[in-house]
Amino acid sequence: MDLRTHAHDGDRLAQACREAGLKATPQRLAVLKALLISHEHPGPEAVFRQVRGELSSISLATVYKTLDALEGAGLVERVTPLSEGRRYDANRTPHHHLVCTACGRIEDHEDPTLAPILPVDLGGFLARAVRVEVLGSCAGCRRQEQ
Amino acid sequence: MDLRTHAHDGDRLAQACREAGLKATPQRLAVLKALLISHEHPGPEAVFRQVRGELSSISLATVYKTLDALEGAGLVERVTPLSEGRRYDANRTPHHHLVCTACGRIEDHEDPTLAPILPVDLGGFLARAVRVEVLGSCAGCRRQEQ
DNA sequence: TTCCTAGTTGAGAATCATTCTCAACTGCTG
DNA sequence: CAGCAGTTGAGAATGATTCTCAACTAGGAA
Repeated sequence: MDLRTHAHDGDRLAQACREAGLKATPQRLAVLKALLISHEHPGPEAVFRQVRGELSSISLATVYKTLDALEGAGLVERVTPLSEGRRYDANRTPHHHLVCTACGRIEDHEDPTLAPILPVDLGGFLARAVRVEVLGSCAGCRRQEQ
Repeated sequence: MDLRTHAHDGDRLAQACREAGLKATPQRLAVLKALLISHEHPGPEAVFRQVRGELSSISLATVYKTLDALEGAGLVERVTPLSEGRRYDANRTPHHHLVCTACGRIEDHEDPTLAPILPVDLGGFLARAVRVEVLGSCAGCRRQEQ
């Protein structure tokens, strides 16, 4: 079910929550609806301001918890990457990163076939650089998983 | 000059700093050397611990300032993306993001030709998902720049 | 329908990373 | 080798995120 292709009536959203094992509280429905309506990729603060319109008593902490819950349920996705905090790299050659979602290790991955010709115009947007993050399991973690 | 292909002697690193318009202080050389030696994509805290070995008096604030300076000079790169803070997205169809480095706006960009066949084995690393961020200027900001 | 319980909420405190402030210090240009 | 602009260190300040816990409520069971 792609929630975005339907009217955002409460029943449908509530059903999506329940199927994901979450109680369908008004706070959750409001946060989910705000994210479905917006095309701005809002952050927690922006969601909070938006949702306050219809649920003036909601707290910012609830928005954080709700976003975590919806993300955990796969109803919503973070735009920013999984790896926590800043990480630096002195390798200035073009390369991509393999991020292990189990242990957090970041490996460099050089693959010239992925390197596009830049800058390039993508329908009005002038692309200057491409950042690729490959999420998965590193060799060490795969061994442990077995 | 690719710093990584040479011995990390102080003179060479100092020269790189000066060419970038930065004074070659022992703190900067130590931070730069730590990043060049490490393959762990360390964060500020990890760099701090490493550098303390040879410069026990260095402060964490200096590490932050130094990382910013080195990044600004292009000697070092952040692994994590430019967009600040968390941003969420309820668009669950596979798509990439166009991040405008001028205004911070994030546009969705659907391009099925970029979607690789996943999961795939990349030399031991099991890739499950790919996250692509295209950095550049959005149409609005390009108009303003002219 | 009503009851019960596990899950959820709200408010404020707590935490943690990052930035700021400013006086003291030091590369480096002349 | 003198002077200054840039840099450092320590601690305070900021700001985002998480924690804590008592009160509340959705939704399954009776």
